[in-house]
Amino acid sequence: MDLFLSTYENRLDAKGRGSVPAPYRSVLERNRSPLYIYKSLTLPCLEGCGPERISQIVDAIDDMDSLSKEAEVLQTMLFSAQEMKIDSDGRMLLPAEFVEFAELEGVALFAGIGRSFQIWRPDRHQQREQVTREQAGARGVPRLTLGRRGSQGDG
Amino acid sequence: MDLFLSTYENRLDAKGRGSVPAPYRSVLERNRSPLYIYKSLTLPCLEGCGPERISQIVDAIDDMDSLSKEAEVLQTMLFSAQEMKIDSDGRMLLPAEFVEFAELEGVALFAGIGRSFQIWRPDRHQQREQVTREQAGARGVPRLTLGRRGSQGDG
DNA sequence: TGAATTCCCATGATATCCCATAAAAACCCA
DNA sequence: TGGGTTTTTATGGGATATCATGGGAATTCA
Repeated sequence: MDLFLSTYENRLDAKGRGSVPAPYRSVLERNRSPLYIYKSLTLPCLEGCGPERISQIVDAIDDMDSLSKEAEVLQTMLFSAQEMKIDSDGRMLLPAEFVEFAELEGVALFAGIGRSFQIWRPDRHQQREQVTREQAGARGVPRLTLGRRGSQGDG
Repeated sequence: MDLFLSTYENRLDAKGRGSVPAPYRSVLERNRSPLYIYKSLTLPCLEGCGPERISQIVDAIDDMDSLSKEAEVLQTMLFSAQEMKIDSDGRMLLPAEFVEFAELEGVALFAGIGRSFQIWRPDRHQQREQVTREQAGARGVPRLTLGRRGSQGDG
Protein backbone atom coordinates (compact mmCIF):
# COMPACT_ATOMS: atom_id res chain seq x y z
CA MET A 1 0.00 0.00 0.00
CA ASP A 2 3.04 2.21 0.12
CA LEU A 3 2.28 4.18 3.23
CA PHE A 4 4.49 5.56 5.93
CA LEU A 5 3.42 3.91 9.19
CA SER A 6 4.71 3.13 12.65
CA THR A 7 7.32 5.02 14.60
CA TYR A 8 11.08 4.63 14.71
CA GLU A 9 13.65 6.24 16.91
CA ASN A 10 17.03 6.70 15.28
CA ARG A 11 20.15 8.45 16.46
CA LEU A 12 21.79 11.40 14.87
CA ASP A 13 25.54 11.03 14.92
CA ALA A 14 28.20 13.68 15.39
CA LYS A 15 28.15 14.47 11.68
CA GLY A 16 24.42 15.07 11.76
CA ARG A 17 23.61 11.86 9.95
CA GLY A 18 20.59 9.71 10.73
CA SER A 19 19.22 6.53 9.23
CA VAL A 20 15.95 6.85 7.40
CA PRO A 21 13.87 3.93 8.71
CA ALA A 22 14.25 1.03 6.30
CA PRO A 23 10.49 0.64 5.73
CA TYR A 24 10.22 4.30 4.73
CA ARG A 25 13.16 3.90 2.41
CA SER A 26 11.56 0.99 0.66
CA VAL A 27 8.34 2.94 0.15
CA LEU A 28 10.37 5.66 -1.56
CA GLU A 29 12.50 3.24 -3.53
CA ARG A 30 9.51 1.30 -4.78
CA ASN A 31 8.23 4.54 -6.30
CA ARG A 32 11.70 5.72 -7.30
CA SER A 33 10.89 8.82 -5.33
CA PRO A 34 13.35 11.14 -3.73
CA LEU A 35 12.67 12.21 -0.17
CA TYR A 36 11.69 15.77 0.67
CA ILE A 37 11.81 17.26 4.13
CA TYR A 38 10.39 20.59 5.23
CA LYS A 39 9.54 22.44 8.39
CA SER A 40 6.00 22.01 9.63
CA LEU A 41 3.94 25.18 9.44
CA THR A 42 2.04 24.48 12.59
CA LEU A 43 3.98 22.05 14.72
CA PRO A 44 7.51 21.94 16.10
CA CYS A 45 8.49 19.06 13.88
CA LEU A 46 9.73 18.27 10.40
CA GLU A 47 7.69 16.63 7.71
CA GLY A 48 8.91 14.14 5.15
CA CYS A 49 7.24 13.03 1.94
CA GLY A 50 7.69 12.10 -1.66
CA PRO A 51 7.36 14.40 -4.66
CA GLU A 52 3.60 13.95 -5.10
CA ARG A 53 2.89 15.73 -1.87
CA ILE A 54 5.14 18.62 -2.90
CA SER A 55 3.35 18.84 -6.23
CA GLN A 56 0.03 18.99 -4.45
CA ILE A 57 1.18 21.97 -2.47
CA VAL A 58 2.47 23.68 -5.59
CA ASP A 59 -0.82 23.04 -7.36
CA ALA A 60 -2.78 24.37 -4.41
CA ILE A 61 -0.78 27.58 -4.53
CA ASP A 62 -1.31 27.90 -8.26
CA ASP A 63 -5.03 27.73 -7.64
CA MET A 64 -5.04 30.69 -5.32
CA ASP A 65 -4.24 34.32 -5.60
CA SER A 66 -0.47 34.24 -5.71
CA LEU A 67 -0.23 37.44 -3.73
CA SER A 68 -2.61 36.37 -0.98
CA LYS A 69 -1.59 35.70 2.57
CA GLU A 70 -2.61 32.08 2.16
CA ALA A 71 -0.32 31.59 -0.77
CA GLU A 72 2.49 33.21 1.13
CA VAL A 73 2.03 30.78 4.00
CA LEU A 74 2.14 27.75 1.73
CA GLN A 75 5.15 29.14 -0.06
CA THR A 76 6.86 29.14 3.30
CA MET A 77 6.59 25.38 3.32
CA LEU A 78 8.08 25.13 -0.11
CA PHE A 79 11.12 27.23 0.50
CA SER A 80 11.93 25.32 3.64
CA ALA A 81 11.76 22.05 1.72
CA GLN A 82 14.87 20.18 0.66
CA GLU A 83 15.42 17.10 -1.38
CA MET A 84 17.46 14.79 0.82
CA LYS A 85 20.33 12.70 -0.43
CA ILE A 86 20.29 9.23 1.02
CA ASP A 87 23.68 7.53 1.18
CA SER A 88 24.46 3.92 0.43
CA ASP A 89 23.79 2.97 4.05
CA GLY A 90 20.35 4.55 4.06
CA ARG A 91 21.31 7.68 5.96
CA MET A 92 20.58 11.32 5.31
CA LEU A 93 22.38 14.38 6.54
CA LEU A 94 19.97 16.59 8.45
CA PRO A 95 20.99 20.23 8.03
CA ALA A 96 21.56 22.18 11.24
CA GLU A 97 18.55 24.35 10.47
CA PHE A 98 16.24 21.34 10.57
CA VAL A 99 17.84 19.99 13.72
CA GLU A 100 17.39 23.34 15.44
CA PHE A 101 13.84 23.78 14.26
CA ALA A 102 12.69 20.49 15.74
CA GLU A 103 15.08 20.86 18.67
CA LEU A 104 16.52 17.44 18.07
CA GLU A 105 19.28 16.35 20.40
CA GLY A 106 20.96 13.28 19.11
CA VAL A 107 17.74 11.35 18.49
CA ALA A 108 15.01 11.67 15.90
CA LEU A 109 11.63 10.03 16.15
CA PHE A 110 10.01 9.21 12.83
CA ALA A 111 6.22 8.96 12.96
CA GLY A 112 4.49 7.66 9.84
CA ILE A 113 1.07 9.16 9.19
CA GLY A 114 0.18 7.68 5.84
CA ARG A 115 1.34 9.57 2.82
CA SER A 116 3.87 11.51 4.85
CA PHE A 117 5.77 11.24 8.07
CA GLN A 118 6.91 13.58 10.80
CA ILE A 119 10.22 13.86 12.57
CA TRP A 120 9.97 14.77 16.25
CA ARG A 121 12.03 15.23 19.31
CA PRO A 122 11.04 12.01 21.08
CA ASP A 123 9.82 13.48 24.36
CA ARG A 124 7.60 15.97 22.57
CA HIS A 125 6.05 13.28 20.50
CA GLN A 126 5.52 11.02 23.45
CA GLN A 127 3.71 13.75 25.33
CA ARG A 128 1.57 14.56 22.37
CA GLU A 129 0.56 10.96 21.93
CA GLN A 130 -0.32 10.61 25.58
CA VAL A 131 -2.61 13.64 25.51
CA THR A 132 -4.31 12.44 22.37
CA ARG A 133 -4.91 8.98 23.79
CA GLU A 134 -6.37 10.39 26.95
CA GLN A 135 -8.77 12.52 24.99
CA ALA A 136 -9.70 9.65 22.73
CA GLY A 137 -10.43 7.54 25.78
CA ALA A 138 -12.63 10.23 27.29
CA ARG A 139 -14.40 11.53 24.19
CA GLY A 140 -14.16 8.56 21.90
CA VAL A 141 -12.68 8.42 18.46
CA PRO A 142 -13.89 10.23 15.37
CA ARG A 143 -16.54 8.59 13.32
CA LEU A 144 -15.09 6.62 10.47
CA THR A 145 -16.98 5.20 7.59
CA LEU A 146 -15.98 1.58 7.66
CA GLY A 147 -17.65 -0.59 5.14
CA ARG A 148 -21.31 0.16 4.46
CA ARG A 149 -22.34 1.68 7.74
CA GLY A 150 -20.97 4.42 9.93
CA SER A 151 -19.45 3.01 13.10
CA GLN A 152 -17.01 3.79 15.84
CA GLY A 153 -13.56 3.39 14.40
CA ASP A 154 -12.02 1.66 17.36
CA GLY A 155 -13.79 -1.44 18.43
CA MET B 1 -17.22 -15.34 4.62
CA ASP B 2 -13.85 -13.74 5.14
CA LEU B 3 -14.40 -12.51 8.64
CA PHE B 4 -12.28 -12.78 11.73
CA LEU B 5 -14.20 -14.80 14.30
CA SER B 6 -13.67 -16.91 17.41
CA THR B 7 -10.85 -16.64 19.91
CA TYR B 8 -7.45 -18.29 20.01
CA GLU B 9 -4.74 -18.33 22.60
CA ASN B 10 -1.18 -18.57 21.27
CA ARG B 11 2.14 -18.35 23.02
CA LEU B 12 4.79 -15.75 22.40
CA ASP B 13 8.27 -17.22 22.39
CA ALA B 14 11.47 -15.75 23.75
CA LYS B 15 12.06 -13.84 20.52
CA GLY B 16 8.62 -12.25 20.71
CA ARG B 17 7.19 -14.38 17.94
CA GLY B 18 3.65 -15.68 17.94
CA SER B 19 1.56 -17.66 15.50
CA VAL B 20 -1.27 -15.83 13.82
CA PRO B 21 -4.28 -18.14 14.13
CA ALA B 22 -4.55 -20.16 10.95
CA PRO B 23 -8.16 -19.13 10.24
CA TYR B 24 -7.15 -15.46 10.39
CA ARG B 25 -4.23 -16.17 8.12
CA SER B 26 -6.43 -17.76 5.53
CA VAL B 27 -8.78 -14.79 5.56
CA LEU B 28 -5.83 -12.55 4.81
CA GLU B 29 -4.33 -14.89 2.25
CA ARG B 30 -7.60 -15.28 0.38
CA ASN B 31 -7.62 -11.52 -0.09
CA ARG B 32 -3.86 -11.31 -0.60
CA SER B 33 -3.90 -8.78 2.21
CA PRO B 34 -1.05 -7.97 4.48
CA LEU B 35 -1.82 -7.76 8.17
CA TYR B 36 -1.71 -4.49 10.03
CA ILE B 37 -1.59 -4.18 13.79
CA TYR B 38 -2.01 -1.04 15.84
CA LYS B 39 -2.56 -0.01 19.42
CA SER B 40 -6.19 0.50 20.32
CA LEU B 41 -7.07 4.11 21.05
CA THR B 42 -9.52 3.28 23.78
CA LEU B 43 -8.68 -0.18 25.13
CA PRO B 44 -5.56 -1.85 26.50
CA CYS B 45 -5.28 -4.18 23.55
CA LEU B 46 -3.95 -4.36 20.01
CA GLU B 47 -6.07 -4.41 16.89
CA GLY B 48 -5.42 -6.32 13.71
CA CYS B 49 -6.94 -5.64 10.31
CA GLY B 50 -6.36 -5.67 6.60
CA PRO B 51 -5.36 -2.73 4.44
CA GLU B 52 -8.91 -1.48 3.80
CA ARG B 53 -9.23 -0.13 7.28
CA ILE B 54 -5.87 1.60 7.08
CA SER B 55 -6.81 3.17 3.76
CA GLN B 56 -10.04 4.42 5.24
CA ILE B 57 -8.16 6.16 7.99
CA VAL B 58 -5.73 7.73 5.56
CA ASP B 59 -8.58 8.90 3.32
CA ALA B 60 -10.59 10.20 6.26
CA ILE B 61 -7.65 12.34 7.35
CA ASP B 62 -7.31 13.79 3.88
CA ASP B 63 -10.97 14.77 4.02
CA MET B 64 -10.71 16.67 7.26
CA ASP B 65 -8.84 19.66 8.52
CA SER B 66 -5.41 18.18 8.99
CA LEU B 67 -4.87 20.25 12.11
CA SER B 68 -8.08 19.26 13.82
CA LYS B 69 -8.23 17.12 16.93
CA GLU B 70 -10.01 14.42 14.97
CA ALA B 71 -7.22 14.22 12.45
CA GLU B 72 -4.68 14.02 15.22
CA VAL B 73 -6.49 11.10 16.78
CA LEU B 74 -6.54 9.25 13.50
CA GLN B 75 -2.88 10.01 12.94
CA THR B 76 -2.18 8.45 16.32
CA MET B 77 -3.67 5.23 15.01
CA LEU B 78 -1.48 5.39 11.93
CA PHE B 79 1.79 5.97 13.65
CA SER B 80 1.16 3.08 15.96
CA ALA B 81 0.25 0.83 13.03
CA GLN B 82 2.66 -1.60 11.44
CA GLU B 83 2.47 -3.93 8.53
CA MET B 84 3.40 -7.29 9.99
CA LYS B 85 5.64 -9.71 8.19
CA ILE B 86 4.35 -13.23 8.55
CA ASP B 87 7.04 -15.88 8.23
CA SER B 88 6.76 -19.16 6.39
CA ASP B 89 5.46 -20.81 9.56
CA GLY B 90 2.64 -18.32 10.00
CA ARG B 91 4.25 -16.36 12.78
CA MET B 92 4.74 -12.66 13.28
CA LEU B 93 7.20 -10.83 15.45
CA LEU B 94 5.39 -8.63 17.94
CA PRO B 95 7.59 -5.63 18.70
CA ALA B 96 8.32 -4.95 22.36
CA GLU B 97 6.22 -1.80 22.21
CA PHE B 98 3.13 -3.79 21.30
CA VAL B 99 3.82 -6.42 23.93
CA GLU B 100 4.19 -3.74 26.59
CA PHE B 101 1.13 -1.84 25.51
CA ALA B 102 -1.14 -4.84 25.87
CA GLU B 103 0.90 -6.14 28.81
CA LEU B 104 1.27 -9.53 27.20
CA GLU B 105 3.31 -12.05 29.13
CA GLY B 106 4.09 -15.03 26.97
CA VAL B 107 0.52 -15.52 25.76
CA ALA B 108 -1.68 -13.60 23.35
CA LEU B 109 -5.41 -14.03 23.04
CA PHE B 110 -6.81 -13.32 19.58
CA ALA B 111 -10.46 -12.28 19.54
CA GLY B 112 -12.09 -11.98 16.13
CA ILE B 113 -14.73 -9.30 15.82
CA GLY B 114 -15.60 -9.44 12.17
CA ARG B 115 -13.56 -7.21 9.93
CA SER B 116 -10.86 -6.90 12.54
CA PHE B 117 -9.58 -8.71 15.57
CA GLN B 118 -8.12 -7.78 18.90
CA ILE B 119 -5.12 -9.12 20.76
CA TRP B 120 -5.51 -9.26 24.53
CA ARG B 121 -3.78 -10.40 27.60
CA PRO B 122 -5.94 -13.46 28.31
CA ASP B 123 -6.99 -12.62 31.86
CA ARG B 124 -7.99 -9.11 30.84
CA HIS B 125 -10.12 -10.41 28.05
CA GLN B 126 -11.77 -12.99 30.25
CA GLN B 127 -12.63 -10.35 32.83
CA ARG B 128 -13.95 -8.04 30.19
CA GLU B 129 -16.18 -10.68 28.74
CA GLN B 130 -17.61 -11.48 32.15
CA VAL B 131 -18.38 -7.86 32.96
CA THR B 132 -19.94 -7.30 29.56
CA ARG B 133 -22.17 -10.34 29.90
CA GLU B 134 -23.28 -9.34 33.36
CA GLN B 135 -24.19 -5.87 32.19
CA ALA B 136 -26.04 -7.28 29.25
CA GLY B 137 -28.01 -9.46 31.61
CA ALA B 138 -28.86 -6.55 33.88
CA ARG B 139 -29.41 -3.77 31.39
CA GLY B 140 -30.28 -5.71 28.30
CA VAL B 141 -28.51 -5.78 24.99
CA PRO B 142 -28.44 -3.13 22.30
CA ARG B 143 -30.94 -3.33 19.55
CA LEU B 144 -29.53 -5.33 16.69
CA THR B 145 -30.71 -4.28 13.28
CA LEU B 146 -30.21 -7.17 10.93
CA GLY B 147 -31.10 -6.41 7.38
CA ARG B 148 -34.62 -5.02 6.96
CA ARG B 149 -36.17 -6.51 10.05
CA GLY B 150 -35.39 -5.42 13.56
CA SER B 151 -34.86 -8.21 16.07
CA GLN B 152 -34.04 -8.47 19.73
CA GLY B 153 -30.77 -10.21 20.27
CA ASP B 154 -30.36 -12.14 23.48
CA GLY B 155 -26.60 -12.47 23.63
C1' DT C 1 43.37 24.56 1.58
C1' DG C 2 40.35 23.90 5.31
C1' DA C 3 35.72 22.43 6.30
C1' DA C 4 32.09 19.91 5.11
C1' DT C 5 30.32 16.06 2.76
C1' DT C 6 30.25 11.56 0.74
C1' DC C 7 32.04 6.90 0.33
C1' DC C 8 33.47 2.67 2.30
C1' DC C 9 34.10 -0.79 5.70
C1' DA C 10 33.39 -2.80 10.41
C1' DT C 11 30.37 -4.34 14.02
C1' DG C 12 26.71 -5.61 17.21
C1' DA C 13 21.96 -6.08 17.63
C1' DT C 14 17.97 -7.59 15.77
C1' DA C 15 14.95 -9.75 12.53
C1' DT C 16 14.20 -13.35 9.26
C1' DC C 17 14.76 -17.88 7.30
C1' DC C 18 14.91 -22.75 7.59
C1' DC C 19 14.53 -27.12 9.68
C1' DA C 20 12.76 -30.14 13.44
C1' DT C 21 9.09 -31.81 16.41
C1' DA C 22 4.89 -32.49 18.87
C1' DA C 23 0.12 -31.79 19.25
C1' DA C 24 -4.20 -31.27 17.07
C1' DA C 25 -7.26 -31.64 13.39
C1' DA C 26 -8.80 -33.62 9.12
C1' DC C 27 -9.06 -37.58 6.37
C1' DC C 28 -9.88 -42.24 4.86
C1' DC C 29 -11.25 -46.72 4.32
C1' DA C 30 -12.77 -50.89 5.77
C1' DT D 1 -18.35 -45.86 12.96
C1' DG D 2 -13.98 -46.58 14.63
C1' DG D 3 -9.17 -46.52 14.41
C1' DG D 4 -5.28 -45.66 12.14
C1' DT D 5 -2.99 -42.39 8.89
C1' DT D 6 -1.94 -38.11 6.84
C1' DT D 7 -2.04 -32.87 7.04
C1' DT D 8 -2.19 -28.93 9.23
C1' DT D 9 -0.74 -26.11 13.26
C1' DA D 10 1.87 -24.33 16.87
C1' DT D 11 6.29 -23.90 18.72
C1' DG D 12 11.42 -24.28 19.56
C1' DG D 13 16.19 -23.44 18.11
C1' DG D 14 20.22 -22.58 15.12
C1' DA D 15 21.92 -20.32 11.02
C1' DT D 16 21.69 -16.31 8.07
C1' DA D 17 20.54 -11.71 6.51
C1' DT D 18 19.27 -6.98 7.47
C1' DC D 19 19.64 -2.77 9.87
C1' DA D 20 21.39 1.02 12.60
C1' DT D 21 25.47 3.12 13.75
C1' DG D 22 30.38 4.43 14.33
C1' DG D 23 34.68 5.86 12.31
C1' DG D 24 38.35 6.54 8.78
C1' DA D 25 39.50 7.77 4.11
C1' DA D 26 38.52 10.05 -0.02
C1' DT D 27 36.27 13.79 -2.29
C1' DT D 28 33.95 17.99 -3.06
C1' DC D 29 33.16 22.76 -2.53
C1' DA D 30 33.91 27.44 -1.53
